[in-house]
Amino acid sequence: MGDREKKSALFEQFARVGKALGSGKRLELIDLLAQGERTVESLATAAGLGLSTASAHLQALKQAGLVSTRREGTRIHYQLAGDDVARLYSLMRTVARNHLAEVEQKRIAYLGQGEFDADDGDAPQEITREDLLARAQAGTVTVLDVRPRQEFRAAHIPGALSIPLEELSARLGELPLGRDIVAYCRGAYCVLAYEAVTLLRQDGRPAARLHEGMLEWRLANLPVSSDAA
Amino acid sequence: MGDREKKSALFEQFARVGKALGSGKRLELIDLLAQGERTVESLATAAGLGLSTASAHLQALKQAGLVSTRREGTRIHYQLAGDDVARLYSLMRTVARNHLAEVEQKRIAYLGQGEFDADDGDAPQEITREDLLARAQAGTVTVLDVRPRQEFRAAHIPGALSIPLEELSARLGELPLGRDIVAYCRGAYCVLAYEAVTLLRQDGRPAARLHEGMLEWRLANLPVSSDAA
DNA sequence: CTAGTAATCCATGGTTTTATGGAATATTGA
DNA sequence: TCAATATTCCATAAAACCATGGATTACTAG
Repeated sequence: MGDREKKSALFEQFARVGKALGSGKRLELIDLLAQGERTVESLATAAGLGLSTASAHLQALKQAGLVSTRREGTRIHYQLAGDDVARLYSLMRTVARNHLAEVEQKRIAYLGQGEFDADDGDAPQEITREDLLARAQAGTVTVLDVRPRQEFRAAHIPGALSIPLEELSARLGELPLGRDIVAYCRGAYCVLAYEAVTLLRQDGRPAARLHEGMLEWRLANLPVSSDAA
Repeated sequence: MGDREKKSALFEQFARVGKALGSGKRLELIDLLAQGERTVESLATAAGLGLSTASAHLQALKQAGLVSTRREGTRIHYQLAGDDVARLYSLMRTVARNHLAEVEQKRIAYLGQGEFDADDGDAPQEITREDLLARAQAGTVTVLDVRPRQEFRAAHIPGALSIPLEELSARLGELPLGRDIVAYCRGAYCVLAYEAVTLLRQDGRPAARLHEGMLEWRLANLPVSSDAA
């Protein structure tokens, strides 16, 4: 085998990672896995995929080394193979956003105007990680995690209150009055916190979103708690 | 269009970047472009591709926003769309290496034992960026760039001497005696510096490789010079 | 050891990539 | 305007990928 073929063989290996990242469905799975491990069925449901389809995609990710598995009785839990994978995923989204106009367009279609919302004279819609950390440590803000309970359990901002978005309107009473509320969810392209803030403001609460979400919080090495299983 | 479809549409956009990275040939092109802009023909030759094939791959990269073009007379120069792309490419290789055993295997097949070389009691084969920077600034080492001239011109380590590998054996005399020589080339998986060190040592010169290469040097924000065109 | 659950395997048909070579296009220099 | 050069476009055929549903495997609880 000549040098040229050896080089190609090496680069073909790198490409396995790219191929694995080259499917929207698989990226949705990675997005979920970035919040913590999950079973195949749970992933299939959450991503809106058939079971066989989800299984096949997960195995493609495994072949590419991006996820690993853990068996527990009859269930198999998938998880990201490492923090480097989460970082790669995050950077890939950043690159896409930097260079593809369609990303911004689809983002707005999905999330609404978002960061540059019509501020209507209201308080800002979004606060930075640094601000939130400072205000959380000072105890001057209620941090609200609106992700599904399972994801909260796996990792959350210390001191955060867990109210999954589905339950929020019924549980508004649990939120202390007279304090700003900062809601967060999975990451930069997660819709949950957007909807939570809308709902809270409709109820007259002073609410804002954390910039991005748990994924980026974790990658910034900020403190994280988890409930032991 | 429901929320589910909107989300899929967004993630499908992210996937465009992944798809573009999902081909060994395209990664070889990115690897070359990470050294500086090049024309289609030059890329095709360097990557061992047919002209039409190279052009098609480059356009795929352009569609994914990873490269941009600049026309100069009858030629078109391709270049990476930004430093974030180089960073993504570099991280992707790291992730692949971290999680795919085959990468290490093919790397060794292509480059030789490499970092963990049999040291035969000789001086170490490889030095870090920090060490090189310090020794270069102190002037106690000859820094040797063995990439093609064009790439040297686009960006090189300040003070480095340019001797493309092809010319090295004929130009050994230009290297000052009595000083350590540190050779470098494109990046972590570039073969040129490996071969240069072998050649230099056969000639009895005290030579080592820079850890990784220009790509990683640049991404570490270390100083870079370029020859004005 | 049998029934039931979770996940994977497998065959299928439909879509998308890929390499290639020749035709078409754009630009420059004569 | 014409010829030469660099690149892209296009048609084609081979290969790879994808979703799907039914069969199969792996494990657990009884």
